[in-house]
Order: sequence, then C-alpha cells, then structure tokens
Amino acid sequence: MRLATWNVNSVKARLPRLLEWLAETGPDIVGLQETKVAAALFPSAEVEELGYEVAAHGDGRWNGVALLSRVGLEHVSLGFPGEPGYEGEPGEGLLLDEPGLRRPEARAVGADCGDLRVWSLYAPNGRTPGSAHYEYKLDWYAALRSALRDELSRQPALVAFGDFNVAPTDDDVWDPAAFAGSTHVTPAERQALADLRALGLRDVVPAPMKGPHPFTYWDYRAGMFPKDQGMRIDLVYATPAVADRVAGAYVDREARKGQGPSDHAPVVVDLS
DNA sequence: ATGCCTTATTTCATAAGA
Repeated sequence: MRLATWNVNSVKARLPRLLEWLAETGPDIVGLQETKVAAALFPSAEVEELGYEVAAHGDGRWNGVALLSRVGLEHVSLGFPGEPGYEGEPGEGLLLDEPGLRRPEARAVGADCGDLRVWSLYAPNGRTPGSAHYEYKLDWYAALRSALRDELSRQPALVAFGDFNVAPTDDDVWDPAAFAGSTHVTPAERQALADLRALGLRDVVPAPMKGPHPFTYWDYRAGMFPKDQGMRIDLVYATPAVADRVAGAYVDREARKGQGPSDHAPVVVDLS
C-alpha cells in the first residue's frame, strides 16, 4: 500500500505533471492540497481514468484539498466539526455580517480508504505572528485536534497528512536564523503539532532523496531549490496501527525539478 | 546544479503564498 501527499499549487496548472507522476509512482491513496479549484471544476475525469476515485473540496481561487484512492473512498467528510473560518483583520474591510464570511475554507477532506481513515489537510499560513490570520491558524489547529480525537475513538488506523505549514524543529528549516520573527517556527505553532502528536499520532519522517534534510518545500525565488534552501512542512501523521506498518518513506524531489513544478515535493509512504 | 517566482482573478495590477 502506497500513500502520498502533495501540495500541487493549483491542480489545473499542475494537471499534466500530476497525471504523469501518478502513473509513474502508482500511489494507492493520494492527498492533494492547494488545488485552487471549486470542487465541481476538479479534473476528476482525468484522474478517474487512472483508476482513482476522487473526493474534492474546493473554494475556487484559494485553498482546496482532495483525496484520490484506488482502494475505496467512502464516508467522505468535507471539513471537520468545529472547523473555524477566517474572520479577517480588524479594518480589513470585511463585513462580519456578510453571508458566508465565516464559512470554513476548504482545508480538510477525510474519507475511509480501504482499512484506513485518511485526512488531506492544508493548514492556514498564518502570515505574521500575532496577526488575525495567525490566531486563525492556531484556532484551526485546536479544532482539528478535537475533531481527530473524536475520529480516533472510532477508528484506530488513521493518517492525517498534508501541508501543515509548520516546521516541527529547527532542523526542518534550511537556516533557523532566516526565520526569526516568522511564522512556521514559533513555539505556539510547534506546540499545535505537539498537541496532535499527543493524541497518539506519529510523525512519519521521510528520507530525503539528496542531502541531509527531508525538505518538502522550496520557494520558487532565488534558486532556493538547487541550493536546497527548503523547509519540511508537508507531514504525515499516523497512528501506531499505521506507523508500525511503514516500510519506507521519501520526499520525491524529482517532482520539484524541471518545467512548471509545484513549489512543494510529494511525500511518499509505503506500508507493509 | 538541472535552476534564479507562480498562481488565479474583480487581469496589463493585485493578493497570497511561506
């Protein structure tokens, strides 16, 4: 059984590469993030041709997550109970009584895939520590923790993977000094990850294809990928029932090369 | 080393990403 998670940074822009990668890699269950497309406009037909069932959750311009599975796809959840929406900065010009303003964004989709409960997650960025978006990020993590705790009481074989937008340790960024005062490395964000692990989830750390760090994201700018100036923010959190079956895991940095890549690389996990 | 931003949209400018 092969699992994979990949922030594709627009499934429409990435479709040729995604289809090629699926055919080459052959994952059984795939979580996608930042699909940036409404659910009805997800390219389901092209993916189904490769033998996958599709569950897509989308807002349109931003966010968007999906699950692809060729081992079954049932009991789909679009978002999770208690998931907050972004209410904006004070004075940002958003009307709090605008219909739908606080509607949760498309950042989580869950499903039963074979004998696994699987969640594809795209955590809020946070923008700047202390901002309304940062508070939203922490609130989203707190709600996620509650939702996963309830799920774990029913299904002990669970995987929550995706773009967590937090580097768990200083070893997970190319230069800790470069992130002083930034999101993704603050104690509160790292505590949010620790709180998830305290539920019984394990961080399945992949092997890098090259170099010492299993980074999964490199900024498009300034040649940061060839210099391996990246971050490990795409994570696979699994319960012991799943983590004990891990036979291998790697970051597919080949998918970050060449023409028109995403700025994230896929993480691939093989289960015995 | 496999390159020196990219995406979608209210598009020729902007917001967001991390």
